[in-house]
Amino acid sequence: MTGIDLSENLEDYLETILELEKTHKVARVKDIAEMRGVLRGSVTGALKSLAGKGLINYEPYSFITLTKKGAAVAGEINRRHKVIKNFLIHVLQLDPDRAEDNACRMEHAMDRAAVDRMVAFIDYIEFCPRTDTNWVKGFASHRHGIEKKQPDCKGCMDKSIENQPETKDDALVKSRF
Amino acid sequence: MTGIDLSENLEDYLETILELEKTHKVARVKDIAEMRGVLRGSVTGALKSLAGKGLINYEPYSFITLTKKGAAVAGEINRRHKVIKNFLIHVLQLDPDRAEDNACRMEHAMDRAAVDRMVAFIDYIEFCPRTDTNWVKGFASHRHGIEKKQPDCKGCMDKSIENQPETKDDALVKSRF
DNA sequence: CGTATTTATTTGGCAGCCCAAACTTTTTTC
DNA sequence: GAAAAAAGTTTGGGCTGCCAAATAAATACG
Repeated sequence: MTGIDLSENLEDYLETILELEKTHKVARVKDIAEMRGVLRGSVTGALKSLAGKGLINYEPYSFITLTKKGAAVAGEINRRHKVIKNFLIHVLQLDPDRAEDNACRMEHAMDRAAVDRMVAFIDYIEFCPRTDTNWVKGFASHRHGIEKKQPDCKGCMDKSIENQPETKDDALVKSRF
Repeated sequence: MTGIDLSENLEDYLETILELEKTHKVARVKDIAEMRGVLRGSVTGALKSLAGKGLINYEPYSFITLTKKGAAVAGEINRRHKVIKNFLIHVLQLDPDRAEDNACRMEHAMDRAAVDRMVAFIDYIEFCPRTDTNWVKGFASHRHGIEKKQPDCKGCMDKSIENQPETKDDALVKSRF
C-alpha cells in the first residue's frame, strides 16, 4: 500500500494506536490491549514488530506514538476504513453497526484502486441529477419489496428534473448523505 | 456463515476444490497446490482439517470430493465471490483482473447481509429507469474527469424517459451488464 | 520514603500455515 | 511386471499471533 507490507493484525494495531493518539495524545499498552481484546503480553510483541518497521516510537515501558511514517500508513488505513464504512452506510444502506463490522474487515481486503472507486462512485451519485434523494429513498423501498412494479417512473423522474437546481451546491449534496 | 467457522485459508481451499470438481470432476493434491501457489505438503494438512470438519471426502492418496455439507459451504463462498466480483466490475467498473483480486480477499471479509445488499443494489439499478445505460456510461466519463460540469442533465434525463420501455424485460436488463 | 497497586515485559506453550526435503505410494512406460 | 516418473505424505523447522503465569518496572499514596 505505502511500500510497507503489514499483516492485517499489525494494520489493526497501527489503527488502534492512531485512535488512541487522537483521544489520549499517546497510546498505552493497556488501552491497546483492551481495544483489541487481547492480553497485554500479546501487545508487547506487536509493538516490537511495529517499532522494528519504523512505524512507532517505542521503548520498553514508554508511551507509544506513531512515527511520521507510521502516521502516514495509519492514516491510509484509516482512510480506507472511513470510505468503506461511508459507502456501506450511504450506498448499500447498511445499518451503522454492521457497516462498521464489515468495514473493519474489508479495509484489509480492498486495494487503493477499489477504495478510490468507491469515492468516485459516491461523487458521481452526488453529481448526477438522476441519483437524487428520490432515487436514494427508492432503493430503500425497493429493498423492502415495496413497489415491486414502479407505478410511475416517468412522473418520478419528471419531478426530479423540475426540482433540479442549476448547480447542486455543497449544502444540498451533504444533506443527501 | 453456514454454522461452520473456517479460516480464510480453509475457505480458499474449499473454493479451490469446488472449482476443480467443476472442471475435473475431482480434485487432486497437485492441482490444489498449483492453484493456491503452495507446495503439495502444505495441502495435505489442509485436507486433513477439512476432512475432520466433514467438508470433504478424503483418504490418503485418494481423489478428493466435497461432501454435501462441503458443497453447501463452498457454494456459499463462491456465491459471495461472484456477487462481489460482479459488483466491482459492473458498479464500480473495475477492470476484471483487479475485480477478481479484490473479490478474492473481500469474500472473506463481508458477511451475508452486506453481500445481499450488493445484490439488491444491482437489482435496483436494473429496476430503476434513472440508472439506465446512459447513467452507467456517465460514471465512466465522470471518473475520467470528462464533463466536470454536466452540460445538459435535463436533456440527458429526458432522452432516457422517452426511451424508457413500458417494462424493462429481462433481455434488456441483461444487456446492460 | 517506602510499600501497594498498576502497568508492562518475559517466558513457555499452543495453533495455524507455510517450506524443504526425505520418504512412500501410485501410475506410467517400456 | 519391474524400473522410472509422478503424485502424495511425513517430518522438522520457521514465522505470526495468541494466552497464561511469572517477573520487573513505574506510579500512587499513606
